Amino acid sequence: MSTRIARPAARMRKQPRQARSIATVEAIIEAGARVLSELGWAGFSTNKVAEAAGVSIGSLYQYFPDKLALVEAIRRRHFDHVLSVISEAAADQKPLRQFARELVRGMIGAHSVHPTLHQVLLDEAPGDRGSRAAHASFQARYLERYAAAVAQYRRRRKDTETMARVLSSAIEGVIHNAARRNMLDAPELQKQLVELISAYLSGSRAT
Amino acid sequence: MSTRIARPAARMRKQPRQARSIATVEAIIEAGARVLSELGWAGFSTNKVAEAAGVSIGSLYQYFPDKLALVEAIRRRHFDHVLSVISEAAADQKPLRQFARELVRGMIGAHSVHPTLHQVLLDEAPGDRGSRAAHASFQARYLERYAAAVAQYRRRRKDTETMARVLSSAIEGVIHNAARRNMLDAPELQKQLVELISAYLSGSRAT
DNA sequence: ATGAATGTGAGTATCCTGTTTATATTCTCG
DNA sequence: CGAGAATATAAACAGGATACTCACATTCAT
Repeated sequence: MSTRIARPAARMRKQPRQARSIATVEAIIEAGARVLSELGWAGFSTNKVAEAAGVSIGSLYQYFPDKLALVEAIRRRHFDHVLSVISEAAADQKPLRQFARELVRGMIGAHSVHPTLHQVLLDEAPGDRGSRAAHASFQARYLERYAAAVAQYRRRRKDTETMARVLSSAIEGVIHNAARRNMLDAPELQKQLVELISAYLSGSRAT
Repeated sequence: MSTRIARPAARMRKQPRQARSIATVEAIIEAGARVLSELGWAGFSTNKVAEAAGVSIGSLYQYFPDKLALVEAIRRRHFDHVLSVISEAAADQKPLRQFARELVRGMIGAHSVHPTLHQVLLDEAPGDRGSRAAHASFQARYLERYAAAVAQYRRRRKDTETMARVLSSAIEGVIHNAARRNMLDAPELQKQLVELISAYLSGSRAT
């Protein structure tokens, strides 16, 4: 009951040193992604995340100075994942159809853990401090990969960037929609998405 | 006392009889659409809508029993608009490319007033109560039109429904993405979207 | 001019929010 | 072991936003 040792005011931003705390931080980020995906930004509260992580709210604030820092961590993790997926699919010089297949497979995989996380991250982001730079940087590299792929399978250099934008947003739209209906792993959907990509990039130009 | 959400309450509390009140109701719905599109569901509050409509909060509650009834009205208005756009584009037997062009033009038009309204309506809806039926009904008719179009330009009857889903969500993805960047009326984007639709529906099937 | 229709907006009650703090538990290492 | 550092807990706080009501003011139709 008695408080004998007066501790100096605890610092907020601690670095996890022991294995235990590292696991805690990981659990918080993971739970945060889940909450963000399931409840959206509107339902994303630090208390809810802590509870979902099976961790007290105090522990959360021991490692993340505020809500935005937590979102930032979630964003970084997810975006890194997605970027690596595109990189892998676009590596080497593969025939168009194979590229499309691997891209679809990878993108679906990246979204099946937290189906709507990507969309929430894009649409309802904080938008203010600090995240702008990271966000723009990701978008740039994201489009870059797509543009490279487009350039690889399309001769005309003219609308490469626009095509990359159209292609990426179309894919995202299909995947997001499928995620909302829990149809992410329907084989015929994957097949049709491959079909869409291939058709667009081969560009028949038929009337 | 527990909050009562038991009743769907989709109807209006009071029927506007005079021209003045009709204009008020219209202003509320219009402002609601604007707020919903610009601030998202998280920022959609009845007070904010009333203020944006240049109307007192009391007037709002004179015609809409609760927040959900207002969203319902907004949703109905927007969805009716979109449905009519698809109908018009798919009417008659037009060549594929012309259909694609008119569809793109119409969809972009339907989204350029309140760019992200559609997406917000789909993603961050009330969720459970009352709206489920209307929502499902819209989705059904929505897909129906797309399926009809797909069947019209594609011989194989097999994956018609899946193709309709893929096509519609791809178009929505592109438009939503463009709306977020204020690029809805970039001509090259429209052209590429037409290209995407045509390519997918002509279905070159090149390996 | 009178009653009905319409409009007002301060006020209410409630719920949540992010964050802090005092305290309890677990780990590291001499 | 055991002392102090690292880590974890959960109650509590302060502030704000929320949906919605109500007593009253204004404008309409007749």
